[in-house]
Amino acid sequence: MDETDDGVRNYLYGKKLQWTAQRELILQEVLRSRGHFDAEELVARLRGGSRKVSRATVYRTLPRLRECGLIREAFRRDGRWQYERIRGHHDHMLCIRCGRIIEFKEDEIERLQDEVCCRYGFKPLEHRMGIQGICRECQRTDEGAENGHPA
Amino acid sequence: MDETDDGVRNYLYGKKLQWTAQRELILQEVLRSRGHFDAEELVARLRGGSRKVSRATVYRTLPRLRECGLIREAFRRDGRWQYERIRGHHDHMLCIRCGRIIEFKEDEIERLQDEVCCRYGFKPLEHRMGIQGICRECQRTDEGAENGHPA
DNA sequence: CTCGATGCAAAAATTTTGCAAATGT
DNA sequence: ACATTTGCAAAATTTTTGCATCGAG
Repeated sequence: MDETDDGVRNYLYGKKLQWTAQRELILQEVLRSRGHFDAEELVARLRGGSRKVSRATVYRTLPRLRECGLIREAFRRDGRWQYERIRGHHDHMLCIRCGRIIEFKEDEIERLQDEVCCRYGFKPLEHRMGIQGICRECQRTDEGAENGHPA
Repeated sequence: MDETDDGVRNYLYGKKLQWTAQRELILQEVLRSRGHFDAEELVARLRGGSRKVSRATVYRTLPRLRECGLIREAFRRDGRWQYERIRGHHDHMLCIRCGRIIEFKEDEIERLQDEVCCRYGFKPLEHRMGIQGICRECQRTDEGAENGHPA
């Protein structure tokens, strides 16, 4: 389909793993995702289609997509990992009142992270930073508890 | 016992919650912890004593200790939260080979985080940053997979 | 007294796994 | 052909909950 598709195929090929219809379906569904998604969500979405993919296969495939650098575990919500495609890296703020997620990126922070790693001789592969707090809107209303999960 | 103890008592008092023998035992065990610990570990440690504390109580108490700012969820390992006492805040590097944990603190990063929050009108309460990668030792041996979990 | 806390076991919820059958290369 | 993958259901794990009883204030 696109170069991402090839990236996954190449990864699997390199590891002598197979390219199956299920993996293709999961991949397509992942590529179709706009923001964050979790395993259970994928299972549900893949239920609709003509061919179906079992829960076990989804759970077995996500780590593979992660290994090949297509997705990452972004943060944890309600006991499950929220995944997201790796495009531009960014970090998250999570509002504990309304559940809103704000994405941000601060180049200087990224740079400093690398610097610290270097100082410890640590080779960074992935990092995750999440700030929990209260978003602007919930501070205003101070009644944010009733809100749903605004985009 | 010490001012931490009082901190927890005051918090509970303010919320009209009770100070029980079990909470005291859990608190003592938490204060006795050097580094990271998880719920199951506490349950095990509290088994030994004369009075025992049920698993449910431990699971119900940890969030309370968190609310009052005594501990925080540091990172997730093997499907459970690793807690730690909040003293000086710091972040973590996790070696995916040997499991080693390196703690670090970069004031400039902390400052930038606050700055970003400010920019979004976000009121930060807690944050967590974890860098996964390969530690110096595992890079050297390149055989780190067999290692246990060095302190 | 009264309401919160505890303990137990059962329940939830998520993720993993064993195994036979199916499929990719 | 042969090793990998799938699906299913069962299992393993971690965490939560219902409910009767207990205990703090």
